[in-house]
Amino acid sequence: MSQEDSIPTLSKARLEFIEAGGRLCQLLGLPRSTGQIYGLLHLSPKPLSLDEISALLSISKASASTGTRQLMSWQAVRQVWVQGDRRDYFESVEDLRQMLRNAYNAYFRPKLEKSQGRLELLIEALELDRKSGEISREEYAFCLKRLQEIGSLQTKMTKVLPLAEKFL
Amino acid sequence: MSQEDSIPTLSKARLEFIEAGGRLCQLLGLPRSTGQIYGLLHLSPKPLSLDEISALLSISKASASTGTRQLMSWQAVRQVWVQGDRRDYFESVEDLRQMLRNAYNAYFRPKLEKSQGRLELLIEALELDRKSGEISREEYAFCLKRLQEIGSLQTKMTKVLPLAEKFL
DNA sequence: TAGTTCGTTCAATCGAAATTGAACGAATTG
DNA sequence: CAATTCGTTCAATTTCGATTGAACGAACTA
Repeated sequence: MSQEDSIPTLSKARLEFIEAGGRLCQLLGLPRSTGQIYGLLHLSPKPLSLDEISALLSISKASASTGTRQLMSWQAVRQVWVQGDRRDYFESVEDLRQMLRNAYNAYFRPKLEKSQGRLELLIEALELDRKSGEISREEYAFCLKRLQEIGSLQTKMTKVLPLAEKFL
Repeated sequence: MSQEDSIPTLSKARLEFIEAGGRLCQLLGLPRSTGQIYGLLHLSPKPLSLDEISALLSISKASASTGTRQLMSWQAVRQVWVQGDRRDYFESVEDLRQMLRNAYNAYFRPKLEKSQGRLELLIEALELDRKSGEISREEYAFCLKRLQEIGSLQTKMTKVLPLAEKFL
């Protein structure tokens, strides 16, 4: 083999879009490579295999594997089977709005709900602190108010966000 | 001085709240210590100085300084001057909703707008790719459609989000 | 069945960002 | 003016998580 690793060609626009996907994911505290994969797939007219992804993005197949699995869990990407080829092929889902909805349901909503639970435990702990005399009556009232404010904000969020989705 | 560093006492509820703040910030890709500072201040009936913050959280004063400055930039925290004391004291702002609004205006909105600009440049790049023959007519149409979908989603977001804020 | 070709997993590596200690300038005090 | 007491900055370190190479099991193939 004369040519070691010929960097596969990718048009200017695609390259920029891939980079944008990477930046977006980083901004959200997610692996850059995951965003790059999504960027690549979203502007790809045909599904791509793990090997193609790792070659086109110059990332390891391990990263491609974990990245695609991540994206699948958000239903941002789906698997496509190609006749007579036992490789997995991936393509991005077309409906971004649905994807946002999924991300919310699978990711944010659980966090919000768990957070609600924690808040209640927190208030119980606060009552214990009060009874044990660790904090004064005034401190207790102060903290309780602040915690309840947070609670009310959270519950409103769980109501408003799903509604906002509808208007996208 | 016999006692080296007596760990200042902090009630159970406060400790948990501090931890929750730290976790939230980490979740958002922000420094944990910043969230801890906010958690501490938000359940503190009286303003705290940098030294108190660093002592109560067992973090360096440098971290306390940068953390509070960060929080000030989001207007999540404000400085309070105490008579006859030249130290800076900090307290959390009470209105969480306003804080969310500020975060959106100072943080997300600029990103969204910049993103819009980039998208237009991207579409121009795509046209260039088309003219240079790097991509076929079909590919061009496919990519253009996908990019336009993203654009329309973005513009809708910039309209819906500020509206959603009102209902919180 | 031995040999490929897949995708996944896992320990090791690497890089970026958080954290820190020390040095510094400014303001204050004696 | 010398000595403190602030807050900030910056280089060095630490920490955390993304990325990778290698090993592996499963599914196919000759």
